[in-house]
Amino acid sequence: MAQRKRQLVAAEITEAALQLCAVKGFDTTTVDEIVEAAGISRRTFFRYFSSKEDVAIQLLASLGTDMRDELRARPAGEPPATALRHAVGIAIDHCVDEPLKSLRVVQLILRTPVLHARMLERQAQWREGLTIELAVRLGRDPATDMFPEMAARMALAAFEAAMLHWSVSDGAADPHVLTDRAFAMIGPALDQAG
Amino acid sequence: MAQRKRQLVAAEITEAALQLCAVKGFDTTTVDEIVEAAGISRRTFFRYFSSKEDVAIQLLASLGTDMRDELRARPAGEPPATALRHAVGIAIDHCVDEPLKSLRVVQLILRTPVLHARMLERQAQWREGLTIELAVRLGRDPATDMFPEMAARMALAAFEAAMLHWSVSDGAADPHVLTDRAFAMIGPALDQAG
DNA sequence: CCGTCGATGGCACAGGGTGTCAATTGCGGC
DNA sequence: GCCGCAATTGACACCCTGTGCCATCGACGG
Repeated sequence: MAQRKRQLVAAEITEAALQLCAVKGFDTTTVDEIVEAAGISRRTFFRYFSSKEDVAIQLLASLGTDMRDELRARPAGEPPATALRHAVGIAIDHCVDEPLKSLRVVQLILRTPVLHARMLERQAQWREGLTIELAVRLGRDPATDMFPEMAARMALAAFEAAMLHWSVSDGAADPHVLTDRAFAMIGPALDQAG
Repeated sequence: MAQRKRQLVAAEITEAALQLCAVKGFDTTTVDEIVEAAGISRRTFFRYFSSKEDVAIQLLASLGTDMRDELRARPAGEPPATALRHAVGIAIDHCVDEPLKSLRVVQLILRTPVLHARMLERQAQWREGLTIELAVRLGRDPATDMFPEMAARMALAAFEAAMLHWSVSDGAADPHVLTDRAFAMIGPALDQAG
């Protein structure tokens, strides 16, 4: 019950923030403007989000664990390229399910350097998760064997490339098609034994 | 003459900042502490560096253009994997030439999230440069053909992986050997026609 | 000796983020 | 209905980053 209210307030803050950022841009939008639009106090804002950037970044919060969980759920015998394609597909599905919301956030992040930086930092955490999961699947030691890490890096590179092209196409391109095209380029490296 | 003095002052600020960050960590080191150690005023600090993070990031400033220039200088007929390996090698050379300074900076950046994020953002700019250069070499259009972009992403992924492992090895591992190992993983994807 | 120009320092201010404390709200027990 | 308890909120003070503005100082040429 308290949890529900908390999510509701967070959603209101997020909506107000995205609305303002879409009009004024992220950097010129102040926290004071956001809290006024959301009808809360400045102090409360920072109880819901650890920083102004956090409002945008939080929207991608579950993607990392979702991708990792999907990778873990894939059949054990599946080749890395296929398993990683499905894992990344989970994140892509979010864009397909809610294209308007997703596109708005992705474009805001990609055209705001500080948000882009934070997203890349978060992606590095996703990579760690995928690396470990992949190492377990393949029975390799990620400390001495670079293949799980490099495979995770390549998969996320494909993901990011697909997101970028989807963003510049203004949502016109099919995210899954873009992802397939990107994965076609890294496939030969993922299927090798390493 | 004014240029020389400027570089000298910048070097002093950098040295003071790195010294303090090594002891106290980046986040808990304030600009006031740095300027006091460097013997300058707070205002002057921000005339030399646009932000506190800039002191650390600026040390990687030339890597992007250096890699791009090296890629441009490689023979036209050279396969992408070889050309990119040499381009990244330019950056690696800096680590080999001055291992103590480089390792200190790399470790500081990698263990400070906000600096890591800024470096990744800067890496994205390097990628754009490499992508364009690669597209020219291969006679492909990067807007419709993802291969140049994906190749640049993979090369930088290998670079980052090598830097990471070099950092955790505390400089014990040979950066070029690590880079070779990482490039061995992406080679099959770079040598294909796309 | 004087005027100019660039570098510097000091100051005030906006904005992000945090600690602290009082007021409010909501809820269960009596 | 009333009381006490806990959680949430709001308000204030504060630190830190970053910027605009202006006074100052020093070098250099006229």
